Amino acid sequence: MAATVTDVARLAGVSTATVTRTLAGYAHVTARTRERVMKAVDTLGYAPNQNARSLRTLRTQRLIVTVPDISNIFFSSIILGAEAAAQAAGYTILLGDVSLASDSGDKYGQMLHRKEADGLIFLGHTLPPSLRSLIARDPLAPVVNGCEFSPSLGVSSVHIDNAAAAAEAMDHLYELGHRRVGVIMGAPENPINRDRLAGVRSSAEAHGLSAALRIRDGDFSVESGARLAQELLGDSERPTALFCFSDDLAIGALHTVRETGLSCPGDISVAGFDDIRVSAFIDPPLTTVRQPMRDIGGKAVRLLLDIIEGRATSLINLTLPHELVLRASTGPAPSY
Amino acid sequence: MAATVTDVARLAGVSTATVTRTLAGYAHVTARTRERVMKAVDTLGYAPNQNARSLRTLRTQRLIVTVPDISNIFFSSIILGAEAAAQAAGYTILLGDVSLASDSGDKYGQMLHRKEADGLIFLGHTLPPSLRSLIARDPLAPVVNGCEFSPSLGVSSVHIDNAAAAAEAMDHLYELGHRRVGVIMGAPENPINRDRLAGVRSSAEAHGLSAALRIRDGDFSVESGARLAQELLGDSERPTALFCFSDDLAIGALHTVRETGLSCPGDISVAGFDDIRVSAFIDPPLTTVRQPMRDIGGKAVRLLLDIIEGRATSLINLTLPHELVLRASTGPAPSY
DNA sequence: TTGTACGCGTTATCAA
DNA sequence: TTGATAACGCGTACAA
Repeated sequence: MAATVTDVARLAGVSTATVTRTLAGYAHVTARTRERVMKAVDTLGYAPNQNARSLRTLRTQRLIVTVPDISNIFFSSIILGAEAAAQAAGYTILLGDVSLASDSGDKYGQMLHRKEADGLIFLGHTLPPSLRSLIARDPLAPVVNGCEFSPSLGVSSVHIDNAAAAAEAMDHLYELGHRRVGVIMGAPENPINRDRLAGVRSSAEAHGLSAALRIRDGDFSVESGARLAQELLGDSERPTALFCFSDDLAIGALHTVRETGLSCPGDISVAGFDDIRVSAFIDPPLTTVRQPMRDIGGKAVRLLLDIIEGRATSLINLTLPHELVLRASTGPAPSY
Repeated sequence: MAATVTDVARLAGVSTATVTRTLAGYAHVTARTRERVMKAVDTLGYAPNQNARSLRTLRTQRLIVTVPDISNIFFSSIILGAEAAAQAAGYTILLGDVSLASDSGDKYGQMLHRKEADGLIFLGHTLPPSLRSLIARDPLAPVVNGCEFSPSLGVSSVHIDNAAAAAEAMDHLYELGHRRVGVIMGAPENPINRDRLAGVRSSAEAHGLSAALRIRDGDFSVESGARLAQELLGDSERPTALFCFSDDLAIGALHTVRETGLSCPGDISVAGFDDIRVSAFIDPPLTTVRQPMRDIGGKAVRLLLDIIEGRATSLINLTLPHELVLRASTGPAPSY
């Protein structure tokens, strides 16, 4: 059905080698032959079979990106950045959502072994199991992590300084006079949460307020934020500020604050994490830690391509800048 | 480096054909040989080269999904549904964001020609150009559309009844006593907007209020919603209700309502479209038209696989149910 | 500058 | 039930 090099060669009256050379561009071909070949390509609508090419060249021009939840805008923004960088370099992204029950554990690690892609980026902390040995064997294996930083993993990575960012947010709340601060985390087994929690604790300690911390964990969803805020606000010694480890959590928490008949920031201050697009537009506009999501995705791809295309000489752990964005959802602690 | 069938065959002391048969599963193989083969596979860590397989079988087990903006939660939710259905059927998704400047026009259509994937789903209205002729030639070409319905396109599709849904939302506003209604659309060249606008107009006409419609268009973003609401609320004859063609638009509009010193739903009612996850949690909770995003993605994949795997006999245009979800952002029109 | 011919790793056909 | 072998489409030595 579809035309092959042989068809093109026959129609142009040349050999298949000449066709390939013409299409490759860099080799020497007479203007006359080139023209004949291009014409044949045109009339036949020829497009090289990528599978045959990959089989031969050991290159696919594809990158796998695995993600805990594609419908989470934090991750989909990172993917947008990755997609842009990949497209610019002539690569395509194979998407993998790891949270789905049907993911048979190690599908995407296997795909790398099967040469379906030239490299893999995993967002979050779930390194595909079958890649462990690969990484152990080859420090410059084409695997990059986004969002987290686990030195022990032995892969290049792109992330912000989560501990420092969390500490900054807490400092801000303490400076506003808050003493009892509630912290709403994502899943505790997630290293990113541990990093942020470390930042929270160090700030609390620096202010001598460790004992006044109230910590809850769940997942990063709006629903979780609403529920955990309920627990915290039901306490007899209610916090006057909530620091949430995602903006979704914060939006859920704000909902609970209103439901409880309290006002933000009058009674309760709320701070988030990520600075997703709606955060500036909700009521009240959300104080939050901005992460450069698109940049994380773009840099991760760049790092991976450096490895794949042989430019990398060592592991790189890239820390991108974050920024505490002050908006109306945080204010002075209420005086009693 | 990586083991091949030949290696496995040699180690197991059988032919390559037997290895393939063993791994395929359905063919007849002695328990004894099977065991030997599996052991060899294990010790060598053998995984079939997918490129060689695709070259031979003309199957890639990959599906391309193109999307106007992956960081838009409406689309990423659809993709989540698509990913789930694809994984369940043993397929992987190749993601393509079409909005990026670097997308050289027809990359993803070409990929289908190059046999990089078995089929393509395009969300939105941008059918990859090079696929037009394919579709014209073969009515059952492996191409499916999500979200839109353009009968003239000649492809199977999954979508809601956008006109009916929009009409329902307008009916709701009119029943609350609103007369001057502002409509905030996405991009007017987008057919989905035209469908919804048709629904809006038919409802207005049915209520004899066509002349009182105020219509603005932009894109589907929060920022656009805020800006267009400003225009509408600045009018001397201000609308008492706003119907936005996405929840993001509505969130932007709500922001402007507050900024203007008006209250929702006291002074202005606001309705959205999509029912994204945060819509129930913002202030006030948003009245909106719920779309079954995950289902749209899942069904689109199912439709595509029916074509690819030869079960489809004709084009199918699937209309999924929508639902008008009433929340606190809409209320009776203010009385003067 | 162009052509010939081989091999990439797999699956499928045919014969044993 | 198993084995030998051809073919998928391409890129690239090597020869001309």
